[in-house]
Amino acid sequence: MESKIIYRVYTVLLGKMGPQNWWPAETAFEVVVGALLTQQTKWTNVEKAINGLKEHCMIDAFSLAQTDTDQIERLVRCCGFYRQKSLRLKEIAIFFNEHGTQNIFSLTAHELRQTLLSLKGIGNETADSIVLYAANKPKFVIDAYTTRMMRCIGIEGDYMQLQRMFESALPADLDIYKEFHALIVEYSKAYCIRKRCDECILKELDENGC
DNA sequence: CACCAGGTTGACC
DNA sequence: GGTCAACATGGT
Repeated sequence: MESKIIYRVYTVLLGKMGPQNWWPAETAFEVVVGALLTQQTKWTNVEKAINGLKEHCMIDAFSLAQTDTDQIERLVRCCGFYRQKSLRLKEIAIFFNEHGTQNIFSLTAHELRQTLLSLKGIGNETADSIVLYAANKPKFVIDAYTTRMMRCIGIEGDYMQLQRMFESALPADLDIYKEFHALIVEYSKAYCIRKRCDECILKELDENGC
């Protein structure tokens, strides 16, 4: 059963890296913005964009919803795909503004996920990141690092299959979901050179007697 | 200079 | 129902 291995990976990574305390943000909507901007982009670029948005007081749904897209473009340019992202960011802001950020975040995890998925620019990973880190509801986030690391230890599947495996393997605990996803990302960035996990995570597991 | 980054979408088999 | 180019800047 893969459950035992998955939980083992969590304890090993936590032991090695310590708590990561994700997601850095002052408000829930800032997590939404960050989740969209970080797609296929390094977080350092996202930080610059978010700082710029903050300086222009555009980090809340109400303000962002009424900002011209070409002004948003200038601020999110450093994140790449800036024409798409500025357009999508504004549409998302309009949606949050119309329906009320509080109302949206008080939906159940499943309802929120489905609602987010109906918006352009929000797919599985971005939706789950928002559910977990902005709405604080337990939904496990799968990303490219997770898929890669699991493949390296013989656990394969598409997004929804992997998510089910993780959610079955772990207690439905907010902090564990948050930490584990963060640990996989940070560990992969630090040790898995050029998309290769087989020489890192397997070694960690081996050294820990797994 | 080639390659990659905390993906998503729409077009085309 | 799966595959794949397009989207674009910034860092190694």
